[in-house]
Amino acid sequence: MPAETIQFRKNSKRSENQKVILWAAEKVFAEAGYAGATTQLIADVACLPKANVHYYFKTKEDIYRRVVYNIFDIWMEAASAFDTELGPREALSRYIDKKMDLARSHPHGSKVWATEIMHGAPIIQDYLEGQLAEWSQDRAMHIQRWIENGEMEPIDPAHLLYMIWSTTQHYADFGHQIETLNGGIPYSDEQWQAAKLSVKTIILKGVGLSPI
Amino acid sequence: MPAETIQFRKNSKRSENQKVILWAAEKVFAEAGYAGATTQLIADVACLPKANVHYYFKTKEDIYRRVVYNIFDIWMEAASAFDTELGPREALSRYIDKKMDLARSHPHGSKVWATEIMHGAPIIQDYLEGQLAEWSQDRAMHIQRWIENGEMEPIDPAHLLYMIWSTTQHYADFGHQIETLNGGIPYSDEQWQAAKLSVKTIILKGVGLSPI
DNA sequence: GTAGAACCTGACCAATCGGTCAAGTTTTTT
DNA sequence: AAAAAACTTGACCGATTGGTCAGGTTCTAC
Repeated sequence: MPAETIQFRKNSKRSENQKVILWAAEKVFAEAGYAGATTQLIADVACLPKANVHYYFKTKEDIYRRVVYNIFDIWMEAASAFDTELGPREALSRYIDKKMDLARSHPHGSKVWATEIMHGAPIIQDYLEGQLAEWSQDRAMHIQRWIENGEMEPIDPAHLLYMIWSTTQHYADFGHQIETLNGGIPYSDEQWQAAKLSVKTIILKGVGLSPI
Repeated sequence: MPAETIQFRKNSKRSENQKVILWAAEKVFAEAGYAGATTQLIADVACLPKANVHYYFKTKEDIYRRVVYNIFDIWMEAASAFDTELGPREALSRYIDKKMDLARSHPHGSKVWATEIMHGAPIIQDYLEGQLAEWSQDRAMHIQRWIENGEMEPIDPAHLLYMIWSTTQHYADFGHQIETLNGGIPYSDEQWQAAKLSVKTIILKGVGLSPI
């Protein structure tokens, strides 16, 4: 058997178990909060003995760190969809689309992020002050330029970004409330499409751009 | 000494201690989550021995219930600011104002609410299905009427309400992130005014109403 | 085949938590 | 004044939790 295959198998076992644990942990942290999430419950959801979870991750905090870093990375990658080269309409439209897609595909991660921030960002503070602040300042600068060029209404770019973040993430973080007000039925594909369109329409129109 | 004064004193002691405990609990629940909030910490913040906290409230869950009911009541009372008699511009404008004011004055309550919903509304589910659903349907009906009368752009009323909720509550729930992106400095009165104006401007314009 | 590395896990432990209680003190009532 | 009701609190307890560990099994390398 070639060495690469062996190497692959070895890594596969390790990384696959870690992946399952992190997936389970994201779900448990989202539904129970950091303190409410027990390593036993994470193990149960991952279908592993608790001791095995601690074989791959030294502490509960280590697992939490990985989960938070993971969702931050996903969001920062999505943030690149805000491509200022495309002009305001396309840049904002695509960014909102991407964020809405993430709200649907990663609702647990979104909730973990929300609690992390609400608890004062004990883990992710450095990244807020670094990467996120830089990204925000860069995009705010471009929005300001669009405004000066008369391509958009004059609004404070920061509040536009907050509105995009809050509105899109709301569909994940408050998904339970939305489902309840939807008669207890989860959104269908069509309803998600309608939600995306509604959000884009109101925000784009709100800053003086023609909706899609 | 008149009986009324005595009665007043008796009640005052009881209700004053309860008030301090609930105030402390709201803060601790917001910052640590339900499981992370210890009765000892609530007691410390309230400057009372732990046993005294349990003298006024049987269980931690009882305290939590009271805190959640309290913020729900405050929000439902604010919801009456959405007065459909006033027409779309004034009704939406006043409601957004009121919600922004609450985000500033009750940031802890807003966070407790957010986690309650994210954890599946174990306490408040009945109220979501009852009072909140009724209120939402009533306001959605009026918005629909405004649209049919040509007073507003045709948008799904539910998504408009979600946008108002998410955007306003974001300034409480993600206040830490906003403060970080503001250079670590809490919003001044002027910045809060500017935030209110930005939110109102984008949303009102977004649904085809002339901003304030 | 066999040595060693990696993986697995039941049993266990110290620490912490929600909640109790008995023994007080203070306040109200008569 | 003295009984009764309300309030206060240090000490305590059973239950749960994050984390450990020894003794095992399985996999890899040569």
